[in-house]
Amino acid sequence: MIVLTSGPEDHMARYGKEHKLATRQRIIETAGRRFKRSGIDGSGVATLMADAGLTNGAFYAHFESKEDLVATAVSDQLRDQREQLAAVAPGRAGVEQIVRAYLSPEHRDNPEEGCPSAALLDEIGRCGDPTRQAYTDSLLAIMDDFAARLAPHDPQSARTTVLSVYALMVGTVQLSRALTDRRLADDLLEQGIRNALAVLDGESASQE
Amino acid sequence: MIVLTSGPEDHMARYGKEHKLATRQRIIETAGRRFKRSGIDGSGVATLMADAGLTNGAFYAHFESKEDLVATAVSDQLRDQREQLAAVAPGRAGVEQIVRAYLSPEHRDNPEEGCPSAALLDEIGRCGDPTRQAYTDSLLAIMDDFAARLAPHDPQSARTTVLSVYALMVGTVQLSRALTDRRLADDLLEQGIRNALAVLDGESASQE
DNA sequence: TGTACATCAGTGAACGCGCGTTCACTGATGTAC
DNA sequence: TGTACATCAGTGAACGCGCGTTCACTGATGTAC
Repeated sequence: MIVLTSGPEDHMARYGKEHKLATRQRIIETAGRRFKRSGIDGSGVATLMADAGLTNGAFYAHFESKEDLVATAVSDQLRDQREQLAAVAPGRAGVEQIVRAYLSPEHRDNPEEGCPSAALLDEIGRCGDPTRQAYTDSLLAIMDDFAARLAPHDPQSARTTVLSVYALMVGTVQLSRALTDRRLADDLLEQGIRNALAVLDGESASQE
Repeated sequence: MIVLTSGPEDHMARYGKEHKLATRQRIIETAGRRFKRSGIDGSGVATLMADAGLTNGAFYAHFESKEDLVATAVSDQLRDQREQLAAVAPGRAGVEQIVRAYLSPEHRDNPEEGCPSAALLDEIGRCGDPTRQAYTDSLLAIMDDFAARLAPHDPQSARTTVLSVYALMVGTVQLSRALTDRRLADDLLEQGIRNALAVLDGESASQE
């Protein structure tokens, strides 16, 4: 048995559940980044494991299949995004800050560090039910947080609005990434900010 | 030499430029559908050729590389979409019809027949410059048509607005495809219609 | 008109390579006495 | 404390298969005489 009362980081043993879970988490995180950079179909198991400093053989000690990792990594990415959101100031100022950060050139130009939906949404739409279910669950957790931020008295009714603004932002970043005309891509992000805020302000006004 | 004065479809010869161009066009069209169904990375050359009733070996008599076909097929898909748009009635009624068709459950549930951006935009964003350039050129032709429809007196100024509404619609269809909750996915489409029309009506109002 | 030849769209096998997945094995760690 | 054994995370080679690409060849068509 592993003694759980002692500090878990005292010495990182190569053997034991703690170590294996840490390795698993490392694979999930590096895979999340790799998927966002190269796409899901564009990322092979050997590469994913090499990213985590391991060899392909160890993969199936951690995951049932590649699709299992995909679903797990996508959930993990969205959980991360949710935590980042929680750190932003409440109220309209916070909402605007979130929208501006999402629709920034920095986000567009660094898909690896960015939103998994912006990088992968059409591929996720082609995934099997378990992956799409994991995506849906994790995304709705974020959306409900955001709705509570926007409409504290009736977050349930704001859910669809918030989801539609998310879709707007995802499509805008994707299109801004695909265009070769930099000026136009920048203008598009700016217009996206105006559109997103207009929809959100319309919703919060209807709550008064 | 081929006699061009005679009807080109009198008898479809297996030999001659007409025949080869027809074959090329057939490959481009079936590939467009396959890409939208299975993704770009998810569609192999042998499959793409089999879809067109050919074997893999003939591929390189028609295209320089797979990426060459990708760029060509994406352009072809957008040209198709542009032609369909041209058939819609002018004025606000036409605009609303386009938005409602794009954000319909039918479009969401049939990616193979639908918009290439909704099916492939994040993958296109990961493609090389030539493909992204082809995408940008073909898309802007559509956007400029749409801007002329929306703001006949100053289409140039409406370009960014139109592009931002396109991005909004693309993201909304993608998200509606990814969600496993059908009710929510439908609500999202409805809300997308309201958002798109609000942005477009704002733009055309500013033109008065 | 009939025959010999040239053209070339398409075939099908092969290239080296990476895919997702499996598995016998290694060797560092923890446990038992 | 020292030694023998059990555990198991990770290795690395291999499985069959499909990838993108190349190329010698086939055979239907068109041309020349």
